[in-house]
Amino acid sequence: MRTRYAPSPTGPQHIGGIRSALFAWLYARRHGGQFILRIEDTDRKRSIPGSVEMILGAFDWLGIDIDEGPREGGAYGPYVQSERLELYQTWAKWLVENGFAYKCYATAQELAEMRKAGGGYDRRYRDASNAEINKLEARGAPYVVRFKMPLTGSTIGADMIRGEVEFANEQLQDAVLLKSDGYPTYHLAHIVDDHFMKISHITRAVEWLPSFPLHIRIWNALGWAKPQFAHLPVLLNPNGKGKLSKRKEQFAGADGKSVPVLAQEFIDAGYLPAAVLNFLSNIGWNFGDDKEIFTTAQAIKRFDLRDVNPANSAYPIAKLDWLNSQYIQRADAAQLCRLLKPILEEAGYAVDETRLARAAPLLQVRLKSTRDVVPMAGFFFADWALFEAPPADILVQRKMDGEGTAGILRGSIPVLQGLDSFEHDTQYAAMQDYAKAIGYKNGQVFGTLRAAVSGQKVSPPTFETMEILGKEESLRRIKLALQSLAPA
RNA sequence: GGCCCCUUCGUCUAGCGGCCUAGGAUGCCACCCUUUCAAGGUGGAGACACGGGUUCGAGUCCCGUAGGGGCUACCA
Repeated sequence: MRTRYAPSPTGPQHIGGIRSALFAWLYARRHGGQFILRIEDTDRKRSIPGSVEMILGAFDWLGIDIDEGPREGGAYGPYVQSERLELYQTWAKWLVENGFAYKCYATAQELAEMRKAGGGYDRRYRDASNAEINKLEARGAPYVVRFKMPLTGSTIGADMIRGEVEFANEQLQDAVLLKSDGYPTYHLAHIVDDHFMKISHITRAVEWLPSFPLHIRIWNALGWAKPQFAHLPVLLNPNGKGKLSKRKEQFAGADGKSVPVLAQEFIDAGYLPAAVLNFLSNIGWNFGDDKEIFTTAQAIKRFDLRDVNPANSAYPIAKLDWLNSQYIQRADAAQLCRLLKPILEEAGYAVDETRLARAAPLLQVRLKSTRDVVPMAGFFFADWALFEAPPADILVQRKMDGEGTAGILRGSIPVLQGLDSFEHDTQYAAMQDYAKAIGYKNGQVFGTLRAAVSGQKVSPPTFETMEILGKEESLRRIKLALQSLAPA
C-alpha cells in the first residue's frame, strides 16, 4: 500500500490538509505501506517560497513520518512536480498522438467570450482540420493540450467511502492537460505521478469528486491500472457554513475564542501534538468502543478508509480544549516541565527548574493549554523582589471589607510565623484552626491569603503556593498587602 | 443555472432491517466534593430534516422535497 499527500506550496500548512494527510498516513501505516509527500507546484503564480519547509515542519511536529518526499528522497523521485516536466510533456504528447487529446489554440480572449456566452469551452479545436492546425503551427501560435472527453454516455467511479458515483460525460468539458507554458495541470500531473510513484490509494478532498470521471477517462486512455480512490469529507467552519480551508489564519469563533487553522497556530496556542492528532482522527472517523482518547499507535491498528464518514463536518474546535487538558493531565510531569519552560521564558520569566518542578503538579489539572501557565503561575518565576501587593479589589474577598481583610492578614502572620514546618498540610491545619478561632470561613481566610501572596484572584491552591514561595517570602508578601491596605 | 456529494442531540459521532423506550463524547445546566480556578463524581435537558414507498418490521433500503457543501479556470 502506498498513499500520498500532495499539497501545493501555497503557504503555511492548513489543518484541513493535515487531516487529509493524516488519514492517508494512518492507512499506509495500518497496512505497513509507504506514505509519500509530493509537492504539486505546477501553478507558478501561486507557489510561495518556503512553503515546503512549513509543511515539513508541521508534519515533524505532529510526528507524521514521511517515507518518500523532497527531503527524504526515494526511488520514485523527484517528488516535486516542477522537476518532472518532461514526463508530463511526454505523456501529453502521447495522448495527442494516440487521439485521446488535442491541441487547442483558443486565446484567452476567445475563452473569456465563450464563458460569457455560457457553456464554457466549445471544443472548437477538437475536430480542427489538418490544414488549419498546420497553419497555426507554422505561425508558432501558443496552444494547450486538451483531453477529448466522450460526448455521450457516462462514467462510473468507485469511491471507497461512498461507493459508485455516476456522471454523464456530456457534463464534462475538454479539460486542459498541458498549459501553454508547458506546465501540466493537476489533472495530468497527478495521474502521471501517481502511476509512476506506484500510489495504490489516492486520497483527496471531496472537491475533487466532480473531476473524478475526467481522471478515470485519462487513466483509461493511458492504459494504466487505476489505484483505489477515497474522496475525503472536508472540515467546515465551526458553524457549519462553508469550507474551513477558505480561512487563511485563525479567527474568532462564536464564543469569541480564537479558532486556529494553521499548524503553527496550534503550536503557538499550546496544544500538544498528540492531542491534535487524537482530535483530528475523531472527525469523520472514530475509534470505536465509545473510546474518545487513544494513541496514534492504537488508531493505526483500527483505521480503515472504508469507515470514514462521507459527510463533511463542522470543525469541533471546543473539543480540542478538552482533549488537550486530558493530555496535559496524563503527561509525565518532567515532560510537562520541558514544555512549560520555553513558554514561561518567552513571556519574560527566568525559569528556575526546581521551582517549576514543584509547581508542575499543581498546574497539571488546571491547564487547558500549556499557554495557560503564564497567567496561572507566571508569578512564581517573576523577580520576587519586585513583587507588589495587589489592589484592594483583588485583596478583599467577596462579602468582606478592608478592615476584616487586614485583620485576617495581621492575625495570620504569627500563626504562620510559629510553624516549624511550612509544608502545605501543616499550614492548612494551622490556618483552619485560625479561621475557626476568628469566626471566618476557610474560604475567606484562604482566599485573602491567596490574593496577598499570589497577587491574583485565581491561582494554584494557597498553601501549596506559599510552600513554594517559602515562609519568608510568603510572610513578606502578607505584610506588603497589609501595608497597602492600611498605609501607616 | 447545470452537475455531484452529504443529512442522527448545538457540535463530533455510534448505529451497516428487528439488540433503539437511539448509545458515547463535548458543550450547557444542576447537585456533590471543595481554599479560588480547575479536576473528579452524580444527574438532567438535548437528535433519527420532511413526505412517500419497500417490508411482518426502517434511523437503517428506494424515490421525491427541503436544507447544507462542493465543482463548473491554461488553480490545485
